[in-house]
Amino acid sequence: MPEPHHVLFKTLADPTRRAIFERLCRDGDTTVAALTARAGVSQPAVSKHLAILKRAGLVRDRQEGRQTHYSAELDALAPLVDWTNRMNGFWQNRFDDLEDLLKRMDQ
Amino acid sequence: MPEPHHVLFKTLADPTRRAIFERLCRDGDTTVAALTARAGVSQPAVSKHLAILKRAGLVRDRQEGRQTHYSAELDALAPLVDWTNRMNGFWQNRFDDLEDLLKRMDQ
DNA sequence: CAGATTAATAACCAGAGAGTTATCGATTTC
DNA sequence: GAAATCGATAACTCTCTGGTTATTAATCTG
Repeated sequence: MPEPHHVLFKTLADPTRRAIFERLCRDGDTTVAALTARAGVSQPAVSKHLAILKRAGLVRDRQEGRQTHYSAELDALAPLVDWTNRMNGFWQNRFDDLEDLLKRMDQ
Repeated sequence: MPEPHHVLFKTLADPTRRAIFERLCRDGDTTVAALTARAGVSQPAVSKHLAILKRAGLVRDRQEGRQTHYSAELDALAPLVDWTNRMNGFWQNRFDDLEDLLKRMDQ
């Protein structure tokens, strides 16, 4: 039931959370403190977003002394790409279908 | 401020709404009644979802007598594809960066 | 024209979730 | 060892949104 792309849509729908992920994609390995500095929200808020990103498989964390480094797990986006491709595939199939073509002509 | 991909993530994050969009991609032009039949929610709920999909540019509507036909606007997904590509691009760039390579080696 | 059907809107409700402050455990530093 | 720093968790609040039922406008049908 929980299709792989669903958790991605849910997780990336929040702008703050998506911004954190984008930053990790751009800059790579980054500490929570560094992320908080530019997130525009409190540190606990950032930690919560990171936990959600982690559960979605979008980020990895790595402990180093008292600080936690996070980095993007880019492969995790695959189901999203697959989904958009599938939508495009449906579209293509419908063009091959003569029945549908006729349905479209009389609109 | 409202980046083009943001509205897409927001709109497609809801499973019911995404299911409606998927159905329109698969089956093409469909009436509200037909969509409601399989949506698992009430007709007003479906209408609201369709309104949101429409504002996001993901669907078109067409009046025919007393029924409204909706169809998917597939090009609207482009900003989503662009975004994932951009994330992948960042990833590639970081591999070209020697500084980052070193940073990754000592983890 | 009366009754039925279609879909949008209004008004409302309940749950989710993103934010906050406060706190705590675990480190590092002095 | 005391003080400071880092980040996760707890507890709470407030808003946003997806759902509902009721209603209405518009169209079709008998």
